[in-house]
Amino acid sequence: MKDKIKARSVPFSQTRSRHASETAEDYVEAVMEMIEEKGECRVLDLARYFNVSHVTVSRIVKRLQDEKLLYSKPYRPVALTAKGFKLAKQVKERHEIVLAFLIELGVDKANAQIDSEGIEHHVGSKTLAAMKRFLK
Amino acid sequence: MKDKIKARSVPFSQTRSRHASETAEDYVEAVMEMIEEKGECRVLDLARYFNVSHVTVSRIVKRLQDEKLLYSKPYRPVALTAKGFKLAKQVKERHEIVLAFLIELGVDKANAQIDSEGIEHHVGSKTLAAMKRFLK
DNA sequence: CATAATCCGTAGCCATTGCTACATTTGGTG
DNA sequence: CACCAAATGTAGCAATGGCTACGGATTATG
Ligand SMILES: [Mn+2]
Ligand SMILES: [Mn+2]
Ligand SMILES: [Mn+2]
Ligand SMILES: [Mn+2]
Repeated sequence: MKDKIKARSVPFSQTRSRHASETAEDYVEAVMEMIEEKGECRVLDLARYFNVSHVTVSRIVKRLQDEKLLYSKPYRPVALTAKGFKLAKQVKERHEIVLAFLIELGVDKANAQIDSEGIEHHVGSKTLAAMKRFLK
Repeated sequence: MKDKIKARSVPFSQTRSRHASETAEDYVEAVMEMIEEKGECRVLDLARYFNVSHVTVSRIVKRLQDEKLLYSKPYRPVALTAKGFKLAKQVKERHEIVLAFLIELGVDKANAQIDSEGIEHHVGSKTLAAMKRFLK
């Protein structure tokens, strides 16, 4: 009885934990993408990208700096640390697989882009491997 | 230029919006399930189910009552409104499809249960339809 | 039916992520 | 170089969802 409930609580705990990493994952991915595309990444670029105010971005950048994922000086562009770059590459690869998977499954591109943005953070290594197999 | 960034901000806005509904969805599903299984749903049942304190549950139940999804009197079991029941059935069906889909894809049951608990909330109607097609 | 165990509510704390309003810095232009 | 516009930071508010500590209500048990 109690084991049943305990076992069922694992998915929820895991989901909360994944949501806690989600902001960091989306931010490092966005920073990497912007630096690739336009050479630098400003706070306002991120604000427009995520459709939030620059204040929200500014605070989150500060926190991710404390977590050693990003660095920047006041009024300066945002850059990735080695740790942030490593995470960004992993996250981007996972995201691309999830997106390609949804499209291969028959979802139109626009909806695949929307859904993959949320789904990516809940895809564990086993599910990711299954998606890769499906793509081959 | 700006349209490109604007277009990319849509998935993030949608993901935030889906996260805002996630608690309500998981709660009505849990309440329905518990009433089916043991006749009633208590605050402490939900606390054990989600692996959070009874205080967290209590506050969320109050909010979902304001949203007309649940009802309960102090120190009494929690029940679903008609609106809550309708939502619960939809959410449960979607969750079951996502879970079955992952298993069919080759993910082991334990990981499918974990990942589907998060993925379910990011599956739009188009992706859900694609999963249904895959299952047939 | 009295008492203890269990359940639940309230107070109050923290972290996160949204926001507006205002201050400051930076960089381009006259 | 002085000034203005744009970018960024800061102050402070709200909602949400975690928590512990404590107190009141309900239920079980002897
Ligand atoms: Mn994402
Ligand atoms: Mn999510
Ligand atoms: Mn669910
Ligand atoms: Mn869920």
